[in-house]
Amino acid sequence: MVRVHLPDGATREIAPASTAADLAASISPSLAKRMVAAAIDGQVRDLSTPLPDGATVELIGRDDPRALELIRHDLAHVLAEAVQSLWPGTKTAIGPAIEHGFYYDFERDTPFTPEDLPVIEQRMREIIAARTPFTCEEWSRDDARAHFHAAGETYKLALLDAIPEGEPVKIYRQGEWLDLCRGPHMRTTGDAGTAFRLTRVAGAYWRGDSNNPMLSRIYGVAFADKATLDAHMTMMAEAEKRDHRRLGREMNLFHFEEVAPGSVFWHPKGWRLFQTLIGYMRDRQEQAGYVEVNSPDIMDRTLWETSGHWQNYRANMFLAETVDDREYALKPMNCPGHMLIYGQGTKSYRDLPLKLAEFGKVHRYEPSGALHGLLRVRSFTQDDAHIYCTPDQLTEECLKVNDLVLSIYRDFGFEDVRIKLSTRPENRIGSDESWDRSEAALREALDRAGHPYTIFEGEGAFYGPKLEYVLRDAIGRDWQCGTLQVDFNLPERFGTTYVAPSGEKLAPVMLHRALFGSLERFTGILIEHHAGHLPLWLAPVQAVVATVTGAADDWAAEVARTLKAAGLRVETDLRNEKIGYKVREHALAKIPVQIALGGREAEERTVTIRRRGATDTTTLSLEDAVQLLMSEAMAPAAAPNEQVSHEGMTE
RNA sequence: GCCGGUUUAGCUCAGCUGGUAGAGCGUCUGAUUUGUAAUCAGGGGGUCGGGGGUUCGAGUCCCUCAACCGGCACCA
Repeated sequence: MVRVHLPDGATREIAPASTAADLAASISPSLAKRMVAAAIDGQVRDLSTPLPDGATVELIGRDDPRALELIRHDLAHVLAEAVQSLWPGTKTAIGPAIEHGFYYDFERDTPFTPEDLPVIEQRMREIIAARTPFTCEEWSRDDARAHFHAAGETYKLALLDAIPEGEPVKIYRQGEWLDLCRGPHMRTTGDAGTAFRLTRVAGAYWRGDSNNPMLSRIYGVAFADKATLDAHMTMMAEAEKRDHRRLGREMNLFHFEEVAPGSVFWHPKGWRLFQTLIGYMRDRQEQAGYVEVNSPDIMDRTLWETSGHWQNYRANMFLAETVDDREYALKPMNCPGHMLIYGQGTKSYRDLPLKLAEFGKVHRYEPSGALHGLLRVRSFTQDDAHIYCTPDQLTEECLKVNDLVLSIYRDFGFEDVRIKLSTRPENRIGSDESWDRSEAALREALDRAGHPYTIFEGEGAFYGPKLEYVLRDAIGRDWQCGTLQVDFNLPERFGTTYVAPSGEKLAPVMLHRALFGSLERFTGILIEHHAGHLPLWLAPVQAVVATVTGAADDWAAEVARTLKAAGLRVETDLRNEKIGYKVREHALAKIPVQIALGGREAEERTVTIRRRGATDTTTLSLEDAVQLLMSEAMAPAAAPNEQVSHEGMTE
């Protein structure tokens, strides 16, 4: 007999070679009916898996969260069978479960179109209704190779060859159809259920490499039950409503033109928001000891050769040639310009850390397919800064930047920030030793801050490793906002030095950092985060003063004048329209505060306030209203513990 | 950049198998002076994304370029 442990601590004896399904049946037939997989020593496996002696076994029902991945993976197989039965000769590549659903990659002469999806979905539902059992078979490599060769499944052959020697070659079969697959799967195609939808067709490179052929990918979403699926579809529809591209047009914030793909035309209201963000950041940086500078947009090729951009980044640069045959480039980064500013005059160790900030607009020729509203553009404004410090100060400065960026995100309501640490890439400049030091400094700062992070090997910038601060958009896409990069290379390339206490000239270490990252992107994320309902301190128009009748026009003018004098962003609406009409319009425009003025208010010198989202109103004196709104409209205060540090003395 | 899709009025969209364009909202004009999510009436507005082709005739079919959308790749 074999002994297995159940999650409740009980131990059961079963016959040798018994499977998880046998175990379930031995407990109760009704339980056996409901179970779709088993966690054996924590690993999710098929019910048909024989149980080893001493294993801990937990049976998994279809509504267990761990079954969701199985549902999605099963559906990927069902999708592939459906496609191959509809279009014999279609080749299959890979088909995993992913967040919210699944996909399968195919190669086919005529690509899929959106019209194919309902047809495929219908066939999938037939396969599911048939409740065909999934069975797992172990094949020899030769048999598998022969089979997939005969079937013309070239991608499966490649996948087969990628399985390490010594590992079993597993085949999952559902009726006539079979697939090379690691598993696990549930009992039958019927377990996959019907709470799924095919959502889109897309191109995808084989093995994710753009040198490889492009396959046709079909995506689906899937959940354990229809209610969850419906909830997901509703959420996607809601997310679409808060898409910043749509809100930007509706709220008259910005637009794009064909003549400048990837570059923003900011409208008055959008630009006001943009400038509010810059003003906020300027204050925060000043408190943190930064000094603001400005460097040229167009600089000669030789500068970019010195910095290494010409050799490493030219494909992404806008180039400019003049009538006298000089080659210039629009700056894709501010750092080389800041190197030249640093280089003016001799710097002492007493000057360090020196923090040069610039709200510089950079231009990068991004691939056309990458452009995406404000979130991925070809010209954007960075809240950029370069911190020059001694090697001793490095970790401390990284830590300060980390604290500052997280504090700033908190002011905007972003509490859940993910941090990525990207290490040295293939294409890079500088010695391995300086890369070692840079990567170590970032790691140490993060460890000291105690913030979790994920390491991305080989994804650093060509001149140094980087931290990326990632925020998520309305429909779950991740966007890098802030960044912190350590750089030993640029100071060396530019021959930049400071005078050490010993009198020796040494190379400073340099940090590149941007906290919003791109003002454009951050604005887009903010719009989505708030669904356009920007908090009072950010709203381009904070209040609209609307009259009920023409008799209140004079009072409205006085109220507006008073609010503006108090620094509030106010518009007036004296139009000959009903108040209900005005209220509706300004509510749709997402104005935070509406102030309605009729004969009564004019008489009593009061204002009636209606808040965004509310249906009730409050009447109070103008003086009280000014006090109230002013206090609410203030930018979040900087944390008091972030003081100007010692180097403030040198100014 | 790659695969697929889309592009008709300011916005959202309709226009069957080719026979020289429509709706709602907005805009404008007039009337209405109005109390918290749409007052009524009338009038303008489009070289159907650009270019080329097929045809007696193209918004509609074909080619091409561009932008946009969804993915993939890229993202210093």
